[in-house]
Amino acid sequence: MRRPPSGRSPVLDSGLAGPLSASCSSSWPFSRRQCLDLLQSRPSLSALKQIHARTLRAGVPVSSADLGKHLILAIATLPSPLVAYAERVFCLICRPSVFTYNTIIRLHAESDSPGPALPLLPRMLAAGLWPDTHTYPFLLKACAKLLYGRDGKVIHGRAVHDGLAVGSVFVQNSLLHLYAACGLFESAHQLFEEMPVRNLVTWNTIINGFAINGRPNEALTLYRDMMTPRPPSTEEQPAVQDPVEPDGFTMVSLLSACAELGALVLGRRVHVYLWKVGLDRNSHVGNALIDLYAKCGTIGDARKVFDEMAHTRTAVSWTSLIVGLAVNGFGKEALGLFGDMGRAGLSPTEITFVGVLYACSHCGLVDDGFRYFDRMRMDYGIAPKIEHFGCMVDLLGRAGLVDRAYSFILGMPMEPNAVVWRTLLGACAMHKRTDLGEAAWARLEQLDPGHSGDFVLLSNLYASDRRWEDVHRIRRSMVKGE
DNA sequence: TGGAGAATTG
Repeated sequence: MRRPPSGRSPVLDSGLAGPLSASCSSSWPFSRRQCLDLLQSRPSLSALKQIHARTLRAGVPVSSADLGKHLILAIATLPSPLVAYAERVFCLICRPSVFTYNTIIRLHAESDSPGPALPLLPRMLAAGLWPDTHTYPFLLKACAKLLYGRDGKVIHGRAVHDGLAVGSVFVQNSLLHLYAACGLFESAHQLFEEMPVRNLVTWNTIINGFAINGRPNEALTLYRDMMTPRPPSTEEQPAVQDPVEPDGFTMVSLLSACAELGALVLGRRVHVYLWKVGLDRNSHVGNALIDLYAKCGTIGDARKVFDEMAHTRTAVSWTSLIVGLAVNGFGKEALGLFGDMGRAGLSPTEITFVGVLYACSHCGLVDDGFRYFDRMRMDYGIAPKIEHFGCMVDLLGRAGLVDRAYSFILGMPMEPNAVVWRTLLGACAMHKRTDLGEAAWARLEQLDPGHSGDFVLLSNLYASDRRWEDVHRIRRSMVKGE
């Protein structure tokens, strides 16, 4: 048997090239075609490495564009792709094709650090290769993940120049997602208006993009447009598109926009619609409904939705209702539900504990709060995050234990953020503790100045002390925006 | 050959 042409193989040397599975090992050596077919059969990582090794031993050169292409594609379709492995193979290929470039760009774009995807475009161009309609969605995905709006616009320009932006709904949907993710709503809207073809992905992308980026009103308007057929075609206008039916994703985005606006009447109408089309049985939609009703203060409706979800409840459903009960002042019920959740065999998440601690805080259950705080780590292995520490400060502060809240902050294992100090300032205002209020204010001025609510809290504190000079000083600096 | 969006709870 011949050694691979390049000498060392990372696979052979790492000892991973054990015997292939029974189905493959009997008829070795495979033809080159068979190797490529095996690579296309979605092998597992270990099978893939074995095929790679065998291919090398069969004398297929490492630099073979054909082998490299299929290897990289096989790596890209693994459940958890190894970018470094693909990159090593990519570097060995003599003249990678557009297809191979696209695959390696995709691998980077889908990884946790998509940065290296972008320089591959100039490399392609330098190699005399033209991007195709597959290249742009991958590049734009990388930009969207990195929130690189400006790079995205440059790539948009290139796609237009290449004549690939207008004709491809894939490219346009990718651009739409990028602009929405980067908060470039004007660009998103303009592109959307100019799109000749819109599919369900288009609508979901723009509605969700607006809904989760603080533009719930636009999200609702777009949903209305989605459900309204475009005006009948005139001679100048192209033919009217077939209407697009919303799916569960659309409805979750829509409900979260309603929840953010507190649009209860509209939310109820949406609920009726969901019931009619059967989308209310989608558990994500159910969770969004619980959240909607909880945020609108109609906690009884949230409870009803939760009860009707008997067989589809997830930890999110339980958590949404626990948090909803807690913020609506039903702390005892929230804690009761937490117990039920455990008995139902579902594990709480870190957000569940935010709700639980909030419930304790509202009920003044300081000792229980500390018990839950400890149980988080002890019983569930969840390390408390800064939000949980913030809840504890709130718990102590509301109970009037402002000094304890302050020393709790000083003992935190992480740097307290503005939210934590603001919580303390709120507690000081509630319990008229000007001394500690000033300490919190000093930290807020450094961390996150200019919040009018903070000025109001501090000036109220001074007012309660009849320190009118200080009240005026704070109000003046608030007006000046210092 | 390969493609876009991808859920709710703080």
